[in-house]
Amino acid sequence: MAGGRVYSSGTGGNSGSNLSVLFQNQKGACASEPLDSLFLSGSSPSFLGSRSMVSFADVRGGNGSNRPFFRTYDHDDNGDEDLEDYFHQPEKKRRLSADQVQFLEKSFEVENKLEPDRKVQLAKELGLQPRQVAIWFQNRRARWKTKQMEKEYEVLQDSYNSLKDDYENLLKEKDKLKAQVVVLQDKLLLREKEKEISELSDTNKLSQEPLQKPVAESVSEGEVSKVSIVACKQEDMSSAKSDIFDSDSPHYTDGVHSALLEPGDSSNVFEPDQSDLSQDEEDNLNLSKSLLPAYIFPKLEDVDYSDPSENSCNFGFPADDHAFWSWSY
DNA sequence: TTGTGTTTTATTGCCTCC
DNA sequence: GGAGGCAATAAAACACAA
Repeated sequence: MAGGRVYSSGTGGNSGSNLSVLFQNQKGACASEPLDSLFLSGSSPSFLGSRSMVSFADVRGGNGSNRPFFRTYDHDDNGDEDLEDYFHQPEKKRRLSADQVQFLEKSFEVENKLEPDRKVQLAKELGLQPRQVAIWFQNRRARWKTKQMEKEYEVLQDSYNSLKDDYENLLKEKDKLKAQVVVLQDKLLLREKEKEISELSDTNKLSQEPLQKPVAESVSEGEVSKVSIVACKQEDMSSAKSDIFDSDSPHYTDGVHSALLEPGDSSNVFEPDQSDLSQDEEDNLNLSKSLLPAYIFPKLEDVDYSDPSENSCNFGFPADDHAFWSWSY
């Protein structure tokens, strides 16, 4: 006999006959199904007798440091032949019967920790060794913990996905707002230059003095074209073109200006093309205008362009003042 | 039947608590 | 120092497709 241990029929001593009623063959039964019948007071089922046997196979003392010191035997596995084999083979792992597992599951649901008294009691009722019960609880706790972690992982995963979606939406929103900022900044710049120019124009008109220094001192070279163009925009564009640019002038053929003055493209340059703005952008623009100081977004009607004798494209300069224009370009 | 993946039972070693 | 818990792991039992 393996390990010199004596197989015992268990400690409970109850006949298993009642178990055939309480526990029909439940192999494969769902462990979570109600098992109230297992806990009927005063009739604690014993898993001894006809269904289970316990083997004590450990010669070396059952302190857990060696091979298992007991085995269960389930008659489901076939009658006497198997029993005979079982007694003669070295100890093999035997799975607990479905009944035993269900009983343990129910007990686990009540309390997943095992006090010594309870362990002994369960072992008695199931015909198992206390250590076997303890091991089952230990493994069961491990499985439970794994399941908990899986659940928590799912929750975290959902949370992460939700946050990720929010983040991506915010990024899109941010890009959209950035684009709007760029558009608004461009408009703002144009407005500022426009205002500067009109102020200078007024000043020059009042002083009637020849311009010693071009306006350009306060306007960078790259901006001049814009500035002049913006100013021109306030007038009729066709007249602006004819007034400012002599078709014979070399400046007129400047590619940039030619392009800028293309009738079809003029709207892109001189004025924000409202048709290019989404409704949101238009709303934003209007909002910005209402929030920003008046000097940044002067209302067109507030700016006096009414002097018909004044060609704003000239800024009060003689149209043939090539000194200015040659500087400009 | 067999190979393979999964589940269950059990061991081992380490740690904590009393 | 012993008891008990846990993580890691071994190994048997089981499920299942080919």
